[in-house]
Amino acid sequence: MAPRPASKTAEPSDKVGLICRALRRAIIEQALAPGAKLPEDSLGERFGVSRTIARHALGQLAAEGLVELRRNRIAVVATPSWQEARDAFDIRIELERLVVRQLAGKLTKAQIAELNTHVDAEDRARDGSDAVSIRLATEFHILLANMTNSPILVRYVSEVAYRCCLTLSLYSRPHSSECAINEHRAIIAALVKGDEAKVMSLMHSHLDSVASRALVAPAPQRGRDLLDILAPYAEEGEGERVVKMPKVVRVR
Amino acid sequence: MAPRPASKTAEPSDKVGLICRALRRAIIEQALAPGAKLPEDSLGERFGVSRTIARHALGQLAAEGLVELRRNRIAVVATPSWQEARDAFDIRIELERLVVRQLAGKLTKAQIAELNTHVDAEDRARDGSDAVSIRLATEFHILLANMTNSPILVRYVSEVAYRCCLTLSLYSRPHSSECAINEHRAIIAALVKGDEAKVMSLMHSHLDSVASRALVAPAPQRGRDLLDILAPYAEEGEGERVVKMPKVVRVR
DNA sequence: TGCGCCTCAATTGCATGCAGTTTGAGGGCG
DNA sequence: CGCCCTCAAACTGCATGCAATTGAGGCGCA
Repeated sequence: MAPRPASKTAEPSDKVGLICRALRRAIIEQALAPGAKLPEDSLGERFGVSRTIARHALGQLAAEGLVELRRNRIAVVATPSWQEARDAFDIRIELERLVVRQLAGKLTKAQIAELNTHVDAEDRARDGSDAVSIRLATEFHILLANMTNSPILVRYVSEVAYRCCLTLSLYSRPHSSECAINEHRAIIAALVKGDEAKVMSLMHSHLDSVASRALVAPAPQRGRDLLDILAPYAEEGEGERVVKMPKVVRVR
Repeated sequence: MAPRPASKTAEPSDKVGLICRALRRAIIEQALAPGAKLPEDSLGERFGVSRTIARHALGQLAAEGLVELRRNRIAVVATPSWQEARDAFDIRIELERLVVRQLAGKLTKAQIAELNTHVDAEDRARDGSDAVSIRLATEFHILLANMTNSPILVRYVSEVAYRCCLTLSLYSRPHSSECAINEHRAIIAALVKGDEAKVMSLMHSHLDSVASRALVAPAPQRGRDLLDILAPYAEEGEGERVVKMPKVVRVR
């Protein structure tokens, strides 16, 4: 059985699927930052399809939460709030505990090899760009989910992992992936050993540490509302609230 | 005003959203059985929109796993395998444990009243059709999820609950909902009391019992004409009155 | 009668066109 | 000098048209 994701339900056509995959990748590698605009025409032109198809792809990505669609407005890469990021990680923890619970002691030799190969790749990518490290780290988790042979679980884990990726690019500082890689190795070891409780707790703490490293504080960042950013400054001024800002300076 | 779910990302347009909601409802009330065909034209005519919109709606539902889309083939209501049903319930259990964990002891008076009102409605519907009971039971869980104020959790719980509904119509015998209603009341009580562990275990066993009741022989469903089935669902909103009754859609 | 090929209506895949809405840039006015 | 108003360009919402694919019934042939 080739480990074909081949989500039976997700991508109706190949062209739409192609665009979805490309955009997903661009988003999780932060080539497209949260808030980036995604006009249908430009997408269509870039991928050599009509607006109809680009539109459909955006619809799918919106259903996954990677893109925000508002009526009559240009689609943008989603900008999850800090709270949403926290929620996503909470959900992710539960889902991935389920993954490793199902997998503990049940991996084939081939699967173990595949996992090790992947972590090796993560290792090699450590000197490369952060974007690639983050993508590989995420793909490790998706690889695990795939091994459960549960399409539903695969879909949810993938989605929520992508969303978490998104939040990393918003709220995280430069990624130090060493520990993550070691934790991945530890998880593989525990899976092979078949220690269900151990691997679930490993996965829990792994994700928890990633989350807490990433979501330390609602960092003032590009994409946040200007008025929020200025709130602390406004308090100091003579009690008068900021009545009106002259033309909002568009951040990018 | 009304506490509308208003999923920010899911339904790009209102027309698409309308069709999605109508079809979702038709599916979980088993007016559309698994395997029922959903040709774009027929949907478009029934709802007074073009194929483009119907197509988009089908795409969304496919992303939710309620509909199966295969290239160049008529879309059909999803027919989850028994294993997929089991997986869906496993995921659902974890997600809903998360819901009640977040909610335990944190419900406002208004929310408690809302839950009680809903369960009362379930009670009253006990004599009505099974379809309505099942829908109400599902909506109880979605109502709970909504109270977490976590859009992501709401979306996942809703999706997976709908999927479970689907499987019930495939593998379950006539629903005896009394116990479910009592279990709902017990969950509310534990939530109010704030006993986190208790409510999590209650939710677990509640869903587990629903799931294990769903291990019966598959029920062969005879299909009616799609346009007739959808007639009552098309009324919501200002749908065009399309009087034309085109060819009969034969449902397998 | 039974089996396989062939044809055609039904249906999807996709592009394009038109109408309505939003954006944002420039000019006039206080 | 800054604010508001206006208007055009940009963009989305949606319908329609044409080509490609499917699969189901009909026909011929053994």
